[in-house]
Amino acid sequence: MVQKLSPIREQTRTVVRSLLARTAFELFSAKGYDATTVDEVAAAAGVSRRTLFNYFRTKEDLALSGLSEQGEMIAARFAQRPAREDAWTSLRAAFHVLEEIESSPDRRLEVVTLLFGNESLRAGHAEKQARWQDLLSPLVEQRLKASDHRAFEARAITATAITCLQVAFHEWVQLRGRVDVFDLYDRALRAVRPSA
Amino acid sequence: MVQKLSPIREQTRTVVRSLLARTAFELFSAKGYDATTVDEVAAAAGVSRRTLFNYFRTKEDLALSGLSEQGEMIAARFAQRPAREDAWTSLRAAFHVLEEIESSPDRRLEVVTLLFGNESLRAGHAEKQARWQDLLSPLVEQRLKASDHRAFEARAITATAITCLQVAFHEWVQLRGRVDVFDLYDRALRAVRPSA
DNA sequence: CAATCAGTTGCACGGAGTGCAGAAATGTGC
DNA sequence: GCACATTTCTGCACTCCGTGCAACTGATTG
Repeated sequence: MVQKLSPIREQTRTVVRSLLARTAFELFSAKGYDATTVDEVAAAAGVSRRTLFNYFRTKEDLALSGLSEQGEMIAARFAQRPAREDAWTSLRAAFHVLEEIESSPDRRLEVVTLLFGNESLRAGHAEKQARWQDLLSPLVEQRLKASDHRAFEARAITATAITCLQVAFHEWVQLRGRVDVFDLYDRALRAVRPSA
Repeated sequence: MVQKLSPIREQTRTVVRSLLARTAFELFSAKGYDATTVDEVAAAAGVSRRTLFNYFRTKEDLALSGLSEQGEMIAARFAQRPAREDAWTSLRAAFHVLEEIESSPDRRLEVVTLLFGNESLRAGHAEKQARWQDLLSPLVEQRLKASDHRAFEARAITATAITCLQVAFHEWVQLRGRVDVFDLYDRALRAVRPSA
């Protein structure tokens, strides 16, 4: 039963949600993810522990909720691309929304470093990005030539693109953001698909 | 301080370990992962809860420890391949050890279904397989032509191969094992690298 | 003002995981 | 066979995550 919320309720809800996510990030970033308890986050945000769990299913979600939204934004951007554009090209273009989300590059590096750096978060991080497949591969499927118009092939392509993006970000963190992450992405893809 | 164990100790240790993993799998498979408590596994194996945690770091490890070993076996097999063989070919051949591990195909399907089917396990599952990258990519790196002999490219290739394997297994579970998983793997790779 | 309704809170609970200290088992020298 | 050292097992108490429930708060509406 998903209740239709009044606009005002809905609005405050997203405000509180992002407040919580931001306070959480500050603490995680400062003290480390594992050393930060949910109670601390709740207290810092001036809300009860129980309420926090009303906004986020788990502590992990507190750190990773952003990834789900990013997935949706990427899918939305993909949908806007010209219908006859090559799937790989559209994917690359769609990934570019990531550059527009986090205000400064420094901030972006900080976020990604947290996600990659922490043992407990890595798994969830990888999985959330893997869920991008579910959003993107139906869209990719429509771009395939009729000759290989199959859901399975679309998923393989989508998964590979996402993986190359992950590899690129991984290296980007390693290099402390000193190179353009999309240059890395292109290098990764060229290594995998020399023809392209 | 990693203590050098006497051979006899070491041996009983691995025996107990695999006993625990097997009892755990039976219970997970029968009752579901989430509905099974660590205490139940310990009791069923005739060992105290505390001792179980001496053998496995987490409940998740109880279900996923096999994946780490598989990674090592794949790496070992890769190392045996002829030094001049193409990296993609060696990877495919190395993945084939997976066919040799689980006795029967039915059993294999059962295992993989558990890993893919459970929400709580999917993340860890994906991550453990992603760790295969760390084992394999140094080996892949040596196979690259000097012209693109770079660790980064090796990682991209390794990650892509593993991802295609995951996609193949995912579809394989969907189809309840009715097709050969390596046929799926080949289809996935062809979709990604039409040239090959 | 009273009734309602959503969101917040505290409380009690179960399960995962850990540190510690004592019991039990195992191995060694005599 | 016996005393001793060492490793392993175990129980206990504790923290933290996550959830169900019921009471509370504060707006909205009639």
